[in-house]
Amino acid sequence: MDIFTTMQEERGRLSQSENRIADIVLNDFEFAVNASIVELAGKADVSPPTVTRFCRRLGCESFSDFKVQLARTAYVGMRYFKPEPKSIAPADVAQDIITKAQNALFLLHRGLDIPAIEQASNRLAGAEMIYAFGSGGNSSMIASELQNRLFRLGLRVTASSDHSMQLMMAAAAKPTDVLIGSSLSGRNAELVRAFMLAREAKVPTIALTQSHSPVALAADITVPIDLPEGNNIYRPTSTRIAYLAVVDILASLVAYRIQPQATVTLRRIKQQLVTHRDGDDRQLLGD
Amino acid sequence: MDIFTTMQEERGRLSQSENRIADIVLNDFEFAVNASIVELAGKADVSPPTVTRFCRRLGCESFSDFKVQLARTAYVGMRYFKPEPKSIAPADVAQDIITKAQNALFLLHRGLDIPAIEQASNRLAGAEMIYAFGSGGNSSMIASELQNRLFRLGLRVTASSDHSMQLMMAAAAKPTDVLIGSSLSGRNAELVRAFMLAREAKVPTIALTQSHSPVALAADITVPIDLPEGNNIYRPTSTRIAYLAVVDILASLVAYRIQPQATVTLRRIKQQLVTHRDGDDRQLLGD
DNA sequence: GAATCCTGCAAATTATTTTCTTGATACGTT
DNA sequence: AACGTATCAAGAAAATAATTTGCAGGATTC
Repeated sequence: MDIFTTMQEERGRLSQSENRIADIVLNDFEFAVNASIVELAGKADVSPPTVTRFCRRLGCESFSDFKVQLARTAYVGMRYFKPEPKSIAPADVAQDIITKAQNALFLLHRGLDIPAIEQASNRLAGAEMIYAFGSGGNSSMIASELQNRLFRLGLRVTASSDHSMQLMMAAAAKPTDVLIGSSLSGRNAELVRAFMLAREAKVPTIALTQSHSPVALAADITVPIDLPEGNNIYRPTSTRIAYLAVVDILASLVAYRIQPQATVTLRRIKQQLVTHRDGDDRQLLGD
Repeated sequence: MDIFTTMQEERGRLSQSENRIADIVLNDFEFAVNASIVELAGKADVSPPTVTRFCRRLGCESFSDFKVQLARTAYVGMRYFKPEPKSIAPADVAQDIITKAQNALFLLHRGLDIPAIEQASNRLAGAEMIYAFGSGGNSSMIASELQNRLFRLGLRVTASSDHSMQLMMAAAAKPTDVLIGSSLSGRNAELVRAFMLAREAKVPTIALTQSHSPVALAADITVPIDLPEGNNIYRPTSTRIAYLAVVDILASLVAYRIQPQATVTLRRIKQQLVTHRDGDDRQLLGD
C-alpha cells in the first residue's frame, strides 16, 4: 500500500496534532518531501518527536523512510490531487495528459480485481468462439482491440459495435462461447440487453466496466475498472488507456494459458507481415 | 531531468570512487533509497564525504535530497532497467504490463518534441480537411482515434487504413488540407508513398512515428515517438499507449486553438448521446 | 616539478530519535 | 458527584546518529 492512501485512511484515527501534519503533507507535498523534520514540525506547529511518532504510526521505519515512501508514490499518486493544468501552453498540456494517464494506470493497478481477471482469462482461453462487444468511439475501440489481440493467439473472435448485430450474435451464441463487452460508463442499455439474452442462453459473459453499474450486474464475470474522470471537456479519457491495459493483461494471460498454440499462430502472422513488408506492426509481435 | 538519466550521462566524467557509488545505486536501487550515507559509503568503500560530493555533483542539494530525487523517479524510471516479469502469476503479469505502460509514458514525456507537436496542432487546427492514415492493427487504431477526437471538435476528418484508398486520397488532397499518418515501426512503405504523393501536391504532412525512420523523413512535420519495445512476444505495445497519449495531446491543443467552435460541436454531440441514452461515452465528453 | 584534483580524517554542525515529564482526558470507585 | 487512577498525547531536553565542512595528504596529469 502506498503512503498516501494510508494517510487518508488513517486520517480519522489520528490525533489532532498528527492530523495537522497530515494536512500539511497532503496539501503541500513539495514542501513535505524537501523539508527536514524540524521544518515540518514547525509548519504543523508540533514538536519533532510528534512527527516521528506520526511516521511510525503510518508504518514507516523513520522520518526519512517516510520521506522516501512519499517521494516514491509522489510521481504518480500525488498529481491526482492537483487540479487542471496551469496553462494551455503545449508543454503543460502534454504534462497534464501524461500525468493523468499515468495516474489512471496507477489507480487501475490499485483497484484491480486479480481473481476476476484470472477467471475471465480462463474463460476466454477455453472459449470456442468469442464475441467482443462495445459501442461508442471508446468501447468499440476496446472491442476491436480484443479481437486484434485474441485472434493472434489463434482464437476465434469477432468484434461488433453494432447494437443490432450484438443482439443477434448474443442470441446465436452457444454455452461454449464467451461474450465479452466493454462499457466505460456501465450504462450501455443495449449491451445490458445482449448480456441478458446471453444469460438466458447460458452463454458466459464478461464485462469490462464500472463496478456496480447495470452492465456489471448483467454479466457473469465483471472486471471492474473504476476511475474518476477528469472534468475538462476537451480532455477525455485517460480511462481508455486503463481499459487498454486491462485488455493487454487479459490477452497476455490467455496467451500464457494456451502457449504452444499461440506461438505457432504468431509466427505465422509474423511471417506474413515480413514477407509482405507493408504491415505496420512487425515489431509489435516481438522480434 | 531525472536523476537516473543524469547519473548515466555523468558516468564517464565521474572519478572512480564516485563511479563505484553510481554502480551501487544503479544496481541495487532498493538498498540505495533506504540506506544512510554511512551505509552507502561503506558498501561503496568510500568515505561519507565522498558520497556527499557525489550527490552535489549530480546537482542535488544534499544527500537526503539525492535520496528523494531517487525515490521520485524510481517508481517509473527504475523499472525500466528491470527485465521481464518474475512469474506469469496474474498479479505479476498485471504489474508488469502496467509498469511498462507507465514507463512508456514516462519515456514519451522525456523525449517529447513540444515544438513539433505545437506546429502539428496548428496545422491540424487550420486544415480544411484532415486525412488520418494508419495500417495494421495498431496504427489503424491511432488513425481512427484521430478521427474520433478531431471530428468532435467540428473538424472535417476521415481516417483510412486501406493502402489503396490512402494513395487515392493523398492524390486528391489539396494544399489547404492536412495528411496525418501513424506508423509504429516507421517502415510502412505505403504510407511513405502516400506522403511522397502529398509532397508533390504540396499537401502538408504530419507523421507520428520513430524519428529518422523512412516515414519520418517523408513527412513535413514529424512528431517523434521513440520507445524501446519489450521483448516478450505475447506482450505488445505499451507503445500504443504512448501514441494514444500523443493523439490526446494533439487533440487537446487543437481544441484549445479553436475553442468556441469546439464547445458548440461537443455540446451538440453530447445532446445527441443523452437523448438517445444508448451511447457509451457520455462521460467522456465531460460533464 | 607544479598544479590540480581526489579522497579520507576529524571536527563541527545539523538532524533525528529517545527518554522523561507534564498535562489532559476517560473511566472506575467510593 | 467527587476523587483517584490509568492511559494517552505531546513537548523539553538529552542523547545519539547522520551529514557536512575544513583541511591535509596523496595521486595524477600536464
